[in-house]
Amino acid sequence: MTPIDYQNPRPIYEQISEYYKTLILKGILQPDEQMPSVRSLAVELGTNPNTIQRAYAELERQGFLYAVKGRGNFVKENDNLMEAKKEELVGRLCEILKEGREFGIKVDELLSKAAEKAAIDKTKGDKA
Amino acid sequence: MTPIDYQNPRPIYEQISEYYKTLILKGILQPDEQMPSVRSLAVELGTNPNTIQRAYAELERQGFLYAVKGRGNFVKENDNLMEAKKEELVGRLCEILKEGREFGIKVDELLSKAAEKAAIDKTKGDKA
Amino acid sequence: MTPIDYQNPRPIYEQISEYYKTLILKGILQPDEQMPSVRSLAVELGTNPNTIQRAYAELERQGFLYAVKGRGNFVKENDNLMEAKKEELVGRLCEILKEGREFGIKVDELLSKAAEKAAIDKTKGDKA
Amino acid sequence: MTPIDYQNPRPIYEQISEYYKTLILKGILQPDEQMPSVRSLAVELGTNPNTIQRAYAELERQGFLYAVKGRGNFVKENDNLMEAKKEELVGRLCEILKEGREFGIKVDELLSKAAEKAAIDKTKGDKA
DNA sequence: GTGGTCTAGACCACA
DNA sequence: GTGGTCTAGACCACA
Repeated sequence: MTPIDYQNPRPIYEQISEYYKTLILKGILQPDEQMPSVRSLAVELGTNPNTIQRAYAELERQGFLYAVKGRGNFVKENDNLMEAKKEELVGRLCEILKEGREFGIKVDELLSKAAEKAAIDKTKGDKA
Repeated sequence: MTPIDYQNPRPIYEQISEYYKTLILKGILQPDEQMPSVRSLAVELGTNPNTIQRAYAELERQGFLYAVKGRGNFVKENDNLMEAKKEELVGRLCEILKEGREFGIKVDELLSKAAEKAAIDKTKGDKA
Repeated sequence: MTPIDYQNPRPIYEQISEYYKTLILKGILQPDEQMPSVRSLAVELGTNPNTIQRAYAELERQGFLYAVKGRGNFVKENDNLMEAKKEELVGRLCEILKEGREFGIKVDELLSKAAEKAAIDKTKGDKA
Repeated sequence: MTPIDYQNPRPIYEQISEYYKTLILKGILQPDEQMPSVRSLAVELGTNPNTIQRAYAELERQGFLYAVKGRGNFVKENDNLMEAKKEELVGRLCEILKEGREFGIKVDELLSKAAEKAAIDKTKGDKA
């Protein structure tokens, strides 16, 4: 239930911001919905409030939240977040394709293998 | 000539190990060929010997090198490293596709966009 | 109808005082006209009375209101407020021009670009 | 000599980042020049290292610095920072012009008064 | 020595 | 109660 994995080398604040970013992108958290308060979330996740603060600041900087002093943090309405997500993913795919090309591996080969594997993974329900 | 980019946020030891990994996978460094000594490479790259040590340790851990006490480090024979590289890349591609699926983005859409972007990047010579 | 924008990072009390300042400067609220009572305005705007209190205190401090104990808050007579507003704006413009000069940016360049941009913004209706 | 004014309501970290941003934009700090270390600057300015950390993080986010773990923070080369500065200033000028328009003050009037006042200020050497 | 993360705890502005 | 800033101090990765 908690988004924090202490084994994970990624900073805690980043794990938290990543987690909420996903909830917002998936529409589980709706625009203008209030986020848990910094302090309450700190208690719930067993971290220091500063860490939550930093996670929220990150989300605000990235346009997912807005903060109102004395009232709390709220989910920002943002229609084109999904488009941005797609672009991000495509960019990351291309990075990998480029890396393959450096080893003389054809883009098509990687893509077709990936498509194949993705199809198999999907039917398996890929829980990982 | 030097594989180190100080502007790059990745640790220097990682940039170095990555660089030699590539040389080995591409066959530029042949099996059983001797690697430069830790000290000489440190001088050549202008780094701390500790950093080279760590890069070599990383390569050894990943099966690209073997160390002989008192003699030096050598390239490991490795027929199926390229196959392993392909699999690694395909695995990483699938991770991204899976992430997209969680946001309701179709695998095909991502793949076709990536193929398109990769083609464009290629003609640009993508130096990045 | 409400002057409060909860998405705006500026404090609510400031948004309110700013709003009434504008009404007074534009002459929509006349000298000696009575302001809404703290409590009624709090109800109308859905805020805490403390917040209205603070907004009125701010306006009083700036010479836009005067308070009469037991009777309420009233608009102050102010012939030269508009002149003061102009001077304030000119002063703020000069601050920016000066800042530009520190970076070696010519005053004329900034002014002409600003005039240009302002003209464009105006035709757009600049709702922001 | 110290960029920190404790009377100033702006956060300390922001005053510091603003100060160094100016030095970089003015070319006083050259590309790839090393910044003072977090700890040494903290001692020099009499603040907590965390506060310097935050100032540097801000500068990094805005593209003025890059950090290399274990080595330090360095000034980023960036040709178009000055263009960005100009745009920022023009944007701020327009904000003020727009505010004036809300009170029925003509853009031209403000601009000509500002130009005039700026010229006078300049001859005075405006130390403020 | 260098930067980066985190905690505990204080203090402030705002509602 | 809400968020924002700051300090003191610990611990980690990297060079």
